[in-house]
Amino acid sequence: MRFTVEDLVSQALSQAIEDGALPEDVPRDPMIERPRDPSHGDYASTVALRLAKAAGKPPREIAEAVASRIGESELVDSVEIAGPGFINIRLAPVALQAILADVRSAGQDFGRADVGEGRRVQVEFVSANPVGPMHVGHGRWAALGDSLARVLEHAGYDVEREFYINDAGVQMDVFAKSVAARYLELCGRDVEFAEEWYQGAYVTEIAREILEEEGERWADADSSEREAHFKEKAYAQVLAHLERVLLDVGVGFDVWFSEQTLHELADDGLSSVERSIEGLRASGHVYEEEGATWFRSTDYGDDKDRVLRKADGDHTYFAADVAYHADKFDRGFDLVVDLWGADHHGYVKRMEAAASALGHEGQLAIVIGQLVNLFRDGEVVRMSKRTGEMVTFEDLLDEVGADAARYFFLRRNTDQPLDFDITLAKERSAENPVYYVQYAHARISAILRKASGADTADTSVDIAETAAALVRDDAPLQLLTAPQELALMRKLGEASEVVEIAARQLAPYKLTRYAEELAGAFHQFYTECKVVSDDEELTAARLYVVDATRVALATVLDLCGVSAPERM
RNA sequence: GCCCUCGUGGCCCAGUGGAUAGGGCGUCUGCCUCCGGAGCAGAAAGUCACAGGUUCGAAUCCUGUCGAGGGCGCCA
Repeated sequence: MRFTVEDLVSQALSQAIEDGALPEDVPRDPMIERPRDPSHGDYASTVALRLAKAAGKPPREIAEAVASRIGESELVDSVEIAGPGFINIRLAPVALQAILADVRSAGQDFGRADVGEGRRVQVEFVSANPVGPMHVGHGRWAALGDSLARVLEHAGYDVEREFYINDAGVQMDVFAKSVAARYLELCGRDVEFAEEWYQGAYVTEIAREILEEEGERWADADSSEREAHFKEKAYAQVLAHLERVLLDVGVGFDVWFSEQTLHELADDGLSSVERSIEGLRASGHVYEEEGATWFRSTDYGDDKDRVLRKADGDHTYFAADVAYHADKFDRGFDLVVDLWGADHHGYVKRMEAAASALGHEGQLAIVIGQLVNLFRDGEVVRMSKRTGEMVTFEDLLDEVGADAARYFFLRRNTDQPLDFDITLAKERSAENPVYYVQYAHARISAILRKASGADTADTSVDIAETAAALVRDDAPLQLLTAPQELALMRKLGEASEVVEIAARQLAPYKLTRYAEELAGAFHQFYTECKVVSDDEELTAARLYVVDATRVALATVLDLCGVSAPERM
């Protein structure tokens, strides 16, 4: 619909130039936008305001020149000039009714956009250290990353989800020592548990499982052998745990990428990390100083240069990250999206610098997510990793459920720290937006069940089948002219624009806002327009719009990773 | 000290350089003989932190000040 309007205005603009009403050298962009105030129409062009200077004429005169040349279209109801020179365009009811047919025939494809044009994009997120349970912050990245991936898919990208496993650092050795110490304790040995080791109760749980599986035979083994073995066992357990929790909330990864593999030597005797350093060196941005190897990231606007290889010969974490990103680009992605916690934001510049030096400027997008603060009954829930006192993502899921957790995490702009009120998320009331949206879907399902004459208590009734049998393709949509009906149709027509914006801005939270607006438009319609009535034709038409709304809500909720319940 | 992000009704937040700055919560007033009231309608409530600047037009862009959070290792 937007394209139609853009075409109409573009043609009028060209015509105006051809007729000599406007100079030849002005830009021909129709400048179409959605007015904030619905009373200003469905679309507005600001072309007259923007061309005023270049054309050397007052905006209203230009608006008149363009508006008067906008061709007749059955889809357009009115074209008006308003304010300082806006051209407001209102769609005809026919155009809105056409949206309904599109929604129903699109089904799961409702709202699809094509900004991606099939380009390959990788979204890397969560990437928690495999040394313990996920905290609630990881839950936010999980909800955000997965929905972002869904939106990008819906916007025409070819998407891959990846989890980067930080399994090469010293934290893995500390973790192994921690498990080993707990194991020895369980075997009745006297051990001193260092303060910097992992304190959480889950460490003991892992040790207990090893003890149950393998007995006490590791108690007297050589400590380095024991730790090496425990490292592998504990690592595998934690990873399996992470994967299971994530799958429980509908987040699945295509690739689990191990940092360790970047340090393994290939046939040429070089690791990926070393090869990527040489790659950077070839680009002319690497130098040696004070025994260390440096990346001159200041060439790309970083505050200072960064060490890749320390004087002791070890590589920095950053060097591994460079190798990792080089590997991503080698895999042929057109765009690489990283979701990082706010505590990593200091690394953004150097990483972007590295991507540029590797020849992939503009192909790396780093989304920084602010942290999550947990509240319960208005009080901050304090957490300490040192003492192991914390509410994990899994605890939160157990308490509030996957739908509420995902929706709450998604709802805020990532720039904003998120205050997550556990009490509120559990509440089944109007204060809780996820229920507001889901309720609309459940209400529609109830209407369809009733209209079909099905046994409303029969939970085996599939709502899509019910709708397919009930809704007439030849429903007289021209009967849908009530303000609430037109408003609902307008809202349905915005979907692909919302998907497009969410994809372009890497901002899936836009979907939750749209979902709430759509649900609101439906509730208003429901209040004013009785669907099932004695008027057979009007009932048919309203069932049509109701079912289109059902399809739309289900699709948008799916993009959010939230279920669309038929009953609540 | 330097860097990043953010300051929008009492509270929580939207707001692609455009029109009279929107929504939710809370407060107040209404609406169930009627398809699900987990809903709807209405009212009160704003110097968009402050000061300059750019622009035909600024909550939005630039500079400075104040305030909040985060980050500033040859750690991972």
